[in-house]
Amino acid sequence: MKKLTKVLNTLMVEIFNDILTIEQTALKKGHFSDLSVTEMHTIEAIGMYHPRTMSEVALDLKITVGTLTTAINRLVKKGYVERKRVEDDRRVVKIQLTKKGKLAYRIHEKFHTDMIHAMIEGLNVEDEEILVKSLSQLSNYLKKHYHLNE
Amino acid sequence: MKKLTKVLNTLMVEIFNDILTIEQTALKKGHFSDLSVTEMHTIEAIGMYHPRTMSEVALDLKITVGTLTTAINRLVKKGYVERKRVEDDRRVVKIQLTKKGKLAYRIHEKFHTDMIHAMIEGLNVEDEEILVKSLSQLSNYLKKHYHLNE
DNA sequence: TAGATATACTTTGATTATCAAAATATTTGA
DNA sequence: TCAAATATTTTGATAATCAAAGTATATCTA
Repeated sequence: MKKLTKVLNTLMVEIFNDILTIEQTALKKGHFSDLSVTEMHTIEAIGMYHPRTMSEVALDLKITVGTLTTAINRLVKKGYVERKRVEDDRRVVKIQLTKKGKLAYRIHEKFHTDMIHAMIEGLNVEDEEILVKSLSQLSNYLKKHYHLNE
Repeated sequence: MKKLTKVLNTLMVEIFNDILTIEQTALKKGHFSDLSVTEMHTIEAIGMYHPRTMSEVALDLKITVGTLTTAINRLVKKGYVERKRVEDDRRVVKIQLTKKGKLAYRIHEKFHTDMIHAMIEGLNVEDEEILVKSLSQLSNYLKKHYHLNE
């Protein structure tokens, strides 16, 4: 393997694993020690502003609605999420974050922005463009080669 | 949130999720449809060349040895891994990849190098350096701020 | 407009991944 | 020699996941 490829691969794998580990331990130690990474991502997918249906959120998370049902059961019990039936169409359930859920969302958001700030610290504008370009190329490659467009 | 931060954050999250999804579906569709992502990572951690102990591999994967035992049971049953007792110290079990395991390892390795090649396609040497620099900064930040050094 | 079909969600039953703690086998040290 | 330490496996529990079956409601068609 070419040296640069090896360096970049190692970096990407490390970053990947570190982020997973950090999300776990940061949650365990922090204010929301009763949330798993999966639960945090569910909260992220529900989002801050509009109530969303079970189907929408399950699609975003790429899990079945059945799986989401059990996840939401737990998040409701823990006080992060609220469920309500839609009166216009009583088959539909909308879920939204409680105050506590929104707080968790914001803290997780900050975790993300802190990371990005660290990544771009000391880069000038041209450097930033190159970073965006290379990551875009990777993202496009992944979507093209693996037909990930929804 | 600053625009650049938002763009980079979105890119990173997308790449993160896409890679997870791709690993899953690529495995399912490919030659090794009986391997989960977790199992593939276990194969990766065992490595191509030297037999390794249960404790070593569990440490690398950041899982308990008990969890690894059940994972290895399945991989042995499926023919990817071999176990052997060490004669000098009969408490120790060394695990190594079978021929089939090594083939899986190489295919997964190629998946990684293909991705990296896509990421750096069209970049010149200075661009590459900036990419390495920014990813290194991110990696260092993660390790420093979260005490991840083993 | 009644009955069939479709839709949105929940429940059920099964599997995988995980941990902590107990159990087993072996080695080392006093 | 036997107590303590080490390496692994087993056990019992929980979370995350899916497919398929079940429930409630809405829509379409004859």
